[in-house]
Amino acid sequence: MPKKTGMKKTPAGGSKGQQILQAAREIFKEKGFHAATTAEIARKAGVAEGTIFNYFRTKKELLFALLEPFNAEEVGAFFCQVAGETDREKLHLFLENHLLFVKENFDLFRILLYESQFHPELREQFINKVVLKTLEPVEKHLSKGMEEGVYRHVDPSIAARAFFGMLTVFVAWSEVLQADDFIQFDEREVIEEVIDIYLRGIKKTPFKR
Amino acid sequence: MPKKTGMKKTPAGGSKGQQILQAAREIFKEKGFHAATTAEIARKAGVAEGTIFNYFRTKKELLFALLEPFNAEEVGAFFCQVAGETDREKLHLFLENHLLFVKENFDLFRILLYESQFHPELREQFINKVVLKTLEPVEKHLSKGMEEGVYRHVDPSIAARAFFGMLTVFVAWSEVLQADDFIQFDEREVIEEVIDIYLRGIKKTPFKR
Amino acid sequence: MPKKTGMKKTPAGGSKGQQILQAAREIFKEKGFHAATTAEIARKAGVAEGTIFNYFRTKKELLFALLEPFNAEEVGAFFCQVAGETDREKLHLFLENHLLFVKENFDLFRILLYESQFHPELREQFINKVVLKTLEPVEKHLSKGMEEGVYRHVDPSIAARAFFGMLTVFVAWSEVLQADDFIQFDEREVIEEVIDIYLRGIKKTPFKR
Amino acid sequence: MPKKTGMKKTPAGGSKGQQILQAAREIFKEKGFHAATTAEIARKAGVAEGTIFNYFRTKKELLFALLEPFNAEEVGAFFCQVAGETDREKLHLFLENHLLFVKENFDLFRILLYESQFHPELREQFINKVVLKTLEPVEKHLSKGMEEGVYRHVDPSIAARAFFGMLTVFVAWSEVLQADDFIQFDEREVIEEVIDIYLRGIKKTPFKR
DNA sequence: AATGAATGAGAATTCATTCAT
DNA sequence: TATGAATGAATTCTCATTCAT
Repeated sequence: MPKKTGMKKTPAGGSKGQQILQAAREIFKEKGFHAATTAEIARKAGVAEGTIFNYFRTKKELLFALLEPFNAEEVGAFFCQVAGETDREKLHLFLENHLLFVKENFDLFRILLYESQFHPELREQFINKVVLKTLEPVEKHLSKGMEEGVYRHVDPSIAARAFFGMLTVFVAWSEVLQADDFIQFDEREVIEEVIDIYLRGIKKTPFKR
Repeated sequence: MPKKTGMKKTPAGGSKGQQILQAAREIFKEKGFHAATTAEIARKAGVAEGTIFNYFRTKKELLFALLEPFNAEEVGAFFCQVAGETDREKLHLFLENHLLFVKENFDLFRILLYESQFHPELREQFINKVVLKTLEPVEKHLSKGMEEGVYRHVDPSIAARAFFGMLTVFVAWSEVLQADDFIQFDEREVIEEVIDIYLRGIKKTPFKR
Repeated sequence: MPKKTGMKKTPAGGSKGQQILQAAREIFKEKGFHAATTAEIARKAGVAEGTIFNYFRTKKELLFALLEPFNAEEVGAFFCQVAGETDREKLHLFLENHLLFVKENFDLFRILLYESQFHPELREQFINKVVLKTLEPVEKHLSKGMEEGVYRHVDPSIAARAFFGMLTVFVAWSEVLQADDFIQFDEREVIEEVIDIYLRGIKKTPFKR
Repeated sequence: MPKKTGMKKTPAGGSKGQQILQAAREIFKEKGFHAATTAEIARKAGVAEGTIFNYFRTKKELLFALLEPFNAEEVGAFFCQVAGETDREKLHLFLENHLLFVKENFDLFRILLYESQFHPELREQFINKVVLKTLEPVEKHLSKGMEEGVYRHVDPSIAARAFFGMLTVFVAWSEVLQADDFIQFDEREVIEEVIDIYLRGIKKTPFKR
């Protein structure tokens, strides 16, 4: 009786382990980690409750396993595809990619962010695998821009975070606060506005479009 | 440094109800809402477990009661104290107040934000009592600035959110991610940088300090 | 601080003790003994919860006190008022009185009967104070009738119980089963029919009206 | 003496669900529904407390499940087996069956009757599954007897209830009041007497044995 | 006498986890 | 491997009862 084969194998999308992982993600999203029951996850995954524990030692381990997909390379690669010509185009692509990425995984991020409060290992992984990998290309872009004299001299760590913060606040608005019924923002418009403000804010010369 | 900013009365700090509320806040912060047990709250509050339910019908109600201190007026007032001369000074005050306010209540916000996902009433109250009240003065400031021709024409709803997003991201960095051991930011420096970028971003004329 | 003055005194209808007793009876009727809470009884009685325990040591004692009104004499007297001329008239009066008495106190009887299962003292009191006192006059009537040669020779204990059983079943139908929406019986008709059957059943000579 | 009269399957007498049901019945009988604890039921059933809730969602459902054995058909069938020759024999069989049936299930009936006060669904089921099914054959017997000119014209609904009332009162005497130490009745004698009175009471012609 | 805040021993119910099949 | 019945510790909430005022 092989005890927990680990959580990484069973890469095939249809394998039991993947089914469970997928189901867990959905239930976690719906109910939160604590309120999600293994019974419900099993039901959604189409497996017996006991089967979950053949793949994951504990419910907590199941949560951690959800971080696995975020491999350093992938997240990095995702953000390096930005190949715009102008700075504006580049930041545009950063933001669009960021938005896409965050929206795609927001259910997960929310849970992981919340639970990482109680599980330091989770926190560290999340920072390394997701957050830093996201910031990195923008920080590099800014540094390069400053070297080239295009951007004012700012702290790239600060500026990069501020950049993402400007957009993330809108994701939080609709995803966390679900406040779209208060004001609904047009994604395109928000991106334009944010980039406008931001670029004017860091460009060296008086901003001209 | 004003203590208990934005908080209500606490008429008799030692009253049982207040003790319970305070204990709940601490335990919630430590464990999260679900993982916090009424037994532990009672222990910390120094009352019997049953006593909790003399003051709050359910554990959930105890959570909701934590929102009460955030009265619309008070939160509003808090942000209207900004009486700087220049725009820079005004935004400075906004940000400093915001930072103070958020940091003071971050433990609460985190819980309320997370739980509001599962309790719509909570969500709505939080948005109305805290979020909108925070945004309002900045939106007004921006609108006025645009009218007066100081600021470019931007959507104040977007710009105000972007403004707070630029800073909030740093609060999240240290409070949610607890990532100060990765990079530790200097609060003063961050505020300066953020305002610099932001003001240049929205000022009409080429930015001059 | 006078400890429980007992439950008998305070005879005045408006006294605290009586208010409590009355409230208890109503709540017990509504919810049953176990589901009734002292808090609710206190509220209905218009007294503080603690006050109940100045009059009755325990909730159980409060239940027992409800039996007090049924004094041997009263119940006896109630059934001795039957002063009909003919046997038919006499039984008629017995039944009418019985019905009146049972209906008036059914809420109490139901509770006492049920709870007497778990409290032998209650059971004994109930039998002596209510049941036997009710049967007695009919048993006597039957015995006399047999002596006088009007009735066949039957066991008066059995016949008296059978007599009340014939009617009580209808009270149970509407009060316990609340089955009036299945069939609704006319009280007058039932009494007539029951007496008809019963008198024919015990009269010595072939029955003639 | 047929065992489990009117009871359903019990497919595997030892199955956990049946054990629990049986234990519940016993504890309910002993303590009443409210005072019975799931802990005690579990102990008596020889299962863990949680196991109860794998079989019955709530304690209340456990109560309801006790009604299931009383299938309309079976209860009906039970009372249709009366195949006596004379009317006296038939009523005799009715009563004997009734007595057997009631005594066998009295513990249950008492609880169900009491609790049906607070649970309308229970009440309705009890009336339909047990009470009406019990009355029906006697009502039919009476109707037929009237048609055939054997019985006087009486309301069969009333007469049938009165009939069972005459006997049920004795069951109540020993089972509810547990008053056998006051007077102990001989079952055989009671039945004879009751039938005697009843038949004389409804027969058309002056009664002759 | 009257109060009602405080108590804390239970009660029903949930659920992650185990393990025999 | 997969199962799912069984477990029982843990949890929220109730309520009769006490007692200081």
